[in-house]
Amino acid sequence: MNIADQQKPGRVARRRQRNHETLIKAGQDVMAEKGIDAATMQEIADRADLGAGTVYSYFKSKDDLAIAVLERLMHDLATRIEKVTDTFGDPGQVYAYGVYKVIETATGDLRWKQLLSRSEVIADAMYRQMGPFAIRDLENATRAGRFRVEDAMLTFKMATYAIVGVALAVTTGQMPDSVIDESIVGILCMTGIGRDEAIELASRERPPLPA
Amino acid sequence: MNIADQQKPGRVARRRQRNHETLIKAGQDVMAEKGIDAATMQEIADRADLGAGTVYSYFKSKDDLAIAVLERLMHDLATRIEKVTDTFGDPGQVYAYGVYKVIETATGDLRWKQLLSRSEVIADAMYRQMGPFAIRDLENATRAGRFRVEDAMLTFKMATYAIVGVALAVTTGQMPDSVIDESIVGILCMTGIGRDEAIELASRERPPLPA
DNA sequence: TTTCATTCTTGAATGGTATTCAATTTTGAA
DNA sequence: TTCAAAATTGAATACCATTCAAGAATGAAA
Repeated sequence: MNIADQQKPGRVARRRQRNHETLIKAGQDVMAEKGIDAATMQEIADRADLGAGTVYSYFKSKDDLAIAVLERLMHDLATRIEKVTDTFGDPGQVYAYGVYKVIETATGDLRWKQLLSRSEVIADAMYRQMGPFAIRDLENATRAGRFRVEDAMLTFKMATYAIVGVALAVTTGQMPDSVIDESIVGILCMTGIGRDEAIELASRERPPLPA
Repeated sequence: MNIADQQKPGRVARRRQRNHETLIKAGQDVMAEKGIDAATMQEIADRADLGAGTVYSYFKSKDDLAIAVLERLMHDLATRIEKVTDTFGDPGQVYAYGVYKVIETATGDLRWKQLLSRSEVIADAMYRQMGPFAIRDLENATRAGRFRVEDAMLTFKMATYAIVGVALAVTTGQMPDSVIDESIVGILCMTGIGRDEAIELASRERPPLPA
């Protein structure tokens, strides 16, 4: 037992933390490469340099791991978006910017493409991870008289599914990239502002996300 | 070979037709009972009184059969809706009624509940089967100055996913039945009419569907 | 340091199911 | 009646997710 290992408050706990992390990373890599269904637990375990059975001491099932992977992805994106919108004044613009960046990422980032099938899994992860922010924004904007949202949870729930639907249509080539802008308008319309205001909101400046 | 069998223009063709039909019915039954994933090809084949291998001479894969089942379901509903809206004057009301009846069926009909997972499969089936009607309605309503839809295909694509999202949230108990009305308003808002008009449209009379 | 109960890891075995395929049956034309 | 083609069959195959008995690793106690 050498000195470096001695930092007692749980070497085990630290290793578990590391393995949990590594597994999510490995899961994301394999699933992004081959799709969630085609990814095998064996390959994910290999990629994480762990025994196949070990994965099950971290995640109850393959679905459970997939959910963790998607929630991580959503959480990271939500955090990056939040960093930018922090500085926005108009609460309506905060929501509009978020919706745009999510669609842009979903359609542009190669790592997302394969994950869009299992759309209810990704939509639910999006709802859980970004909901707290988005629902707050919808309520803020409504209080500010900018939006007219009756039920913010419902509005965002519909938005997540609509976003996934559009992203799937675009990434599968069913619809051209050019529908993205119009889809933002549609999703903004669900907030009860009229179409003209939605168009105006959608055309605001869209600064890039931080790394 | 008895006389009754002689009607030559393809007894085989007729049997194939019948088997195809029977398989879709059996598939629907088993999948509605246990869910698409838990339904086994063996049980579906048994239920249709056919060998397990035979199913593959009618459908390329289990997914293929699931798609056929869902498209049948959507086609039937679309037909029943069309029968009612035939008599409507206002093209906007035609769309509103259709959206309502689809959500009502998706959340109310026991046979649909289990099929809502695999949401991209059901949303796509909905898009393909009901799209021709819905897109026509959206375009009619836009021409009539009732809606302001830029891209009817996109608008309906988003509607299908939003509908599935709401139906899932309601059937899983995540949201109460009472969100249904507000969800119609949101989906109608995507057509570019304002919220007030959407509310008005959503509150129109909704006659029952024919059997 | 040594001991030992506890916790973690492992990968081979299990179980379940979609799909294939060689053999058999049915078909309908000759 | 005969036979090639088409359809049907269900047992065999292949592929994984998941389990689990056996074997480390750990760290507290002696």
